Amino acid sequence: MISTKFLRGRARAALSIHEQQVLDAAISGVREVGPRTMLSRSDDVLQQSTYLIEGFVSRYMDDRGGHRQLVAIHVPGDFIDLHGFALKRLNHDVATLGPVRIATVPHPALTRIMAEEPHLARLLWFSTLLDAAMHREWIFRLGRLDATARVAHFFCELATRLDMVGLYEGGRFALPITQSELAEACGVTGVHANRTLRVLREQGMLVFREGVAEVLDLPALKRLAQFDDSYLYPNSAELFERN
Amino acid sequence: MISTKFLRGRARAALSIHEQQVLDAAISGVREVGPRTMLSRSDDVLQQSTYLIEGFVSRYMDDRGGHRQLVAIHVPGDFIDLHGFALKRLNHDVATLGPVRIATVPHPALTRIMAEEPHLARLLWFSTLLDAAMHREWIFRLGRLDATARVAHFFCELATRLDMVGLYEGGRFALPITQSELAEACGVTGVHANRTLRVLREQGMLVFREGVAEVLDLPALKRLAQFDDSYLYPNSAELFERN
DNA sequence: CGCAAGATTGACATCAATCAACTGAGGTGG
DNA sequence: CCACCTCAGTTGATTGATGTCAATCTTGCG
Repeated sequence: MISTKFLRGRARAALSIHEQQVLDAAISGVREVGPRTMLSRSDDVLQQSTYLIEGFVSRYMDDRGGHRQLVAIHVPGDFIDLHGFALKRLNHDVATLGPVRIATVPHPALTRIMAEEPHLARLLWFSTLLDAAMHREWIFRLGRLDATARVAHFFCELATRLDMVGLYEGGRFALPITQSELAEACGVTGVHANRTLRVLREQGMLVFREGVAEVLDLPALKRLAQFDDSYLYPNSAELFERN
Repeated sequence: MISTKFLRGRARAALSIHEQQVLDAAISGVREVGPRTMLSRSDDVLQQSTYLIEGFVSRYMDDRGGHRQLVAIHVPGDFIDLHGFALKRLNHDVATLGPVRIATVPHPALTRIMAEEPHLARLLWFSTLLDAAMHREWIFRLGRLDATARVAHFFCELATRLDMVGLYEGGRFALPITQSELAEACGVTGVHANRTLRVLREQGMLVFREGVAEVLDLPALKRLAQFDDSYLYPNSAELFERN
């Protein structure tokens, strides 16, 4: 079983044994990819989608001046570019952060699932809609929060998502990104991200050092970030009961 | 035929006559709703989705202080809350801008389409992924563009989308929003949106007055906004050929 | 040992928010 | 029929948050 983390903490229970097998059977191969490696480029034509087994992946867009904006960050259990199945071309780049292990799912296998497994298809659809819900939250974050709250919000989201897949333990989680990349996710400069982290550290909320985040006061962090995890749809399996 | 604008300018041609009929048959009713009316509220449990026949609808989130961030704006031909089919609860509010005409599609009808019309289901999925692609572009807009470019980008997007459904003519289109709402979409204050519109007007790019946008120099506007319409997937019917 | 990349800090510049005043159009009630 | 009110838009003055530029520090590694 490869895709054990898929929808874990969310709607995993809605997957029948058969559906889990179908999903795993759709995987044509598994491979390891090194850190800071591009997986696909804007406008590439995709023939397969990628499921993230282990590690972290970012999706981003560069502006004319070469400045980067992360538009999504992926954690184990995410289908990185399932949306590429219906869109075929994406308008952003995809690259690994740390080293990763990924599984490849050819698009024809997904077409078969659409035809033969409507309930599973709906769960796949759901998982792309989760991405969209996160996108909306990022819009809110960038549009309405100041720098400190943005960074706090970013870490709240990651802590919650990693907790769902069992990668948040003892108030800490690994996240192999630099302060500059954090800045690119939060729409601030690297310098300012640094100052912001200092504020969070001095207030006893969060320490982020060398790719490890240590959450010291999650309630305070959430309050500062106006963070409410419902957009991540924790424990939503009941939405997918068969009737 | 009610849903004639659905995917127009995009993948409309991929819809067979039969699928168009199925889609129309899924509609349980059509109604008119007045301006500034809430259609659904955050956390409501949805039993149906809404297709926008005529008029404009916004989706938004409010922060603790009551300040609003638009996360999407819908034009005729959009399925406003198709994502509500799989998500059931949305974490944002939905409200009309001007007066609208909408069609209601009960979720059981969509479940049937999932089971019986995989190709049509994939087109529905595609349309929710278009929304996600727009979300990503909004993230980019808010994270990397300054106020003037953000407003320019917003109008570029609307001009392109309205053109696809035949509502952009002679360089003008109607958009029943106030300057404050424009500001809420672009992550700036109302006062600053006003100054920004003045800049665009003085530079001969765009005039927005009384709910009508008049695009005077689209190439300049696009350049300023770093706008590339490929994320809106114009003329993509070939992605959905049956094989 | 010396270099490179990331992190940190200070000084200063700039963009946008805030506060406040005023205009004009439309609607309404006396 | 006009006085008044409200709402959207406009402008000016000032403040504040974040960007920019530049120097220094730390650490790991060849």
